[in-house]
Amino acid sequence: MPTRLFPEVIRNLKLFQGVSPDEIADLLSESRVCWYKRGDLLFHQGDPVLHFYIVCTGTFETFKQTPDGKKITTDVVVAGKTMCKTEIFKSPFATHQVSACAVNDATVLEFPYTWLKKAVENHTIALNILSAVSHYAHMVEVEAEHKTTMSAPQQVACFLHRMYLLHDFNPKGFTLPYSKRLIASRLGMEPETFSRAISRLREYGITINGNQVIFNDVQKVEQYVCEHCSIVGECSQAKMHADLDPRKVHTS
Amino acid sequence: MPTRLFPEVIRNLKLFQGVSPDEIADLLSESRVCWYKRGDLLFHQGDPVLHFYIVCTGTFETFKQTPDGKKITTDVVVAGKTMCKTEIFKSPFATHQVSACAVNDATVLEFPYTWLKKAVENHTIALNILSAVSHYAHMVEVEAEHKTTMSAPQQVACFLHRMYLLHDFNPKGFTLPYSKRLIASRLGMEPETFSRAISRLREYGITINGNQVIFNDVQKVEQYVCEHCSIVGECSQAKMHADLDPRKVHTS
DNA sequence: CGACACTTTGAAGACGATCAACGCCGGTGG
DNA sequence: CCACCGGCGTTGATCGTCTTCAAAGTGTCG
Repeated sequence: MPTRLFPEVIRNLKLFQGVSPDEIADLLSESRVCWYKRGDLLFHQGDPVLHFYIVCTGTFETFKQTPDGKKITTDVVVAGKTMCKTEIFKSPFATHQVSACAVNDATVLEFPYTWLKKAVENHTIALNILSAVSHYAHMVEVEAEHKTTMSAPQQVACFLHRMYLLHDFNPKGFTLPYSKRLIASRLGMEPETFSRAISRLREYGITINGNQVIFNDVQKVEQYVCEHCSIVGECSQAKMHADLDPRKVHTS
Repeated sequence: MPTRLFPEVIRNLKLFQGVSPDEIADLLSESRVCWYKRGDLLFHQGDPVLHFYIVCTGTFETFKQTPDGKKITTDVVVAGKTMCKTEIFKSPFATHQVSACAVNDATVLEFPYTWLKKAVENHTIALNILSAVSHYAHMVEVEAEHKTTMSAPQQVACFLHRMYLLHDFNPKGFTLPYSKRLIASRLGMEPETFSRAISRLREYGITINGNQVIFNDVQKVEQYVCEHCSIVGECSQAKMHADLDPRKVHTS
């Protein structure tokens, strides 16, 4: 019975917000909890999509390999986040477009793809899933935008700032939760570029020594980041843009 | 009564697939149809998000302006597609992150944001919306990936190929449905880069003269494009990747 | 201890952005 | 009817940034 194992984790999952304990228990009845060790593959690129996953503890990396053998990290999934939310809706005919690999030892809640139809019958769950997927879509949109508008140092600063908000880190000093290589890959840049980027971040009040990150001046960082960033609900000053005059733009 | 105006368009909307005419009529009762002329703004960046939109005829461009006054096209929305699907779930507290401008004269089905809660109570609609949002998220994911892995000519070829599939164009010659400038902006590149890219596409069996596009050899184009592309359901040979061996990848 | 991956730095190269100039077309107004 | 204007599209030259290749130091794990 999964609820025994992670009662507090599961209760706090965004997906189950506003849902009564009885309903949660019912929704969990079809699920199972699985353990994975660092380096284990949750699924392969090319496998049929059979499950919907919620990461309870640990971290996963989803990646894709290009025909020429290169690896592209598409996402880093931390505890509380879901996987396959964009692929599961094509089941049972879809195949995984990415592979998922445990970065740390991890535990995962797994639901069969058939569970979804049932879950959607609960309107609160339906809205929660929709909210999660749309939030994810929006994040991907913004990051795609960043790739075309921001320099490497700016992207790194933006990523560190979001990491700081997401994990509620202490700005006066926190440890990177995973390797620089993974972050670089996640941001779509080479490790060398990432390395050079962080050495240029001192000008913006960010010091990085090994895995230790210090925001010397959080406000300065936020100013720098938010001028170019607008992930609502993740970027605290996004609302600053609300009163920009949109009429300045040249429409085509 | 909107159903009078576009019965065939509405019946064919993916959002309403599998839903009975009575239910559709009920869902449409809260909606209204609006007309827009070329250049009209549907909403402004910064406005509160109050509606969910389905484009019935015509085309819209969603774009964002950066603090330094540049314009970024985030999406081109053709008939049958929806708008605000990633923003509406934060209503009524969210503001539009983009502006929407009619590229052609257009008609739009508009739903108040409160409609969503009601619509989700219909499980088929809930799954259809989820499917639409997740499909959109996947497309954004893939395009973000392309930005880091493909050259400008490759991206253009991929875009033209998807356009050809989406609009069911004749490969032996079709007309670009909107300006090159808009396509370039949509792909996150400068008009100059786009122009240089299309002149290099002859090597891959694509000829472009003015607004006329010819795929001299569709198979060659698909080979070229699909080696780097995997938008399931839009790229016909995506399944080719299903039997790639994922174990070749170096996991971190 | 040795192998291996990670990280950093340097130097060279490729690619796209930028600036500038020009031809083209559609619309406006005289 | 024509002159003018503005936006579009193309081409050339230059510049900045990221990637690539190479090398060396560091740390970890077996």
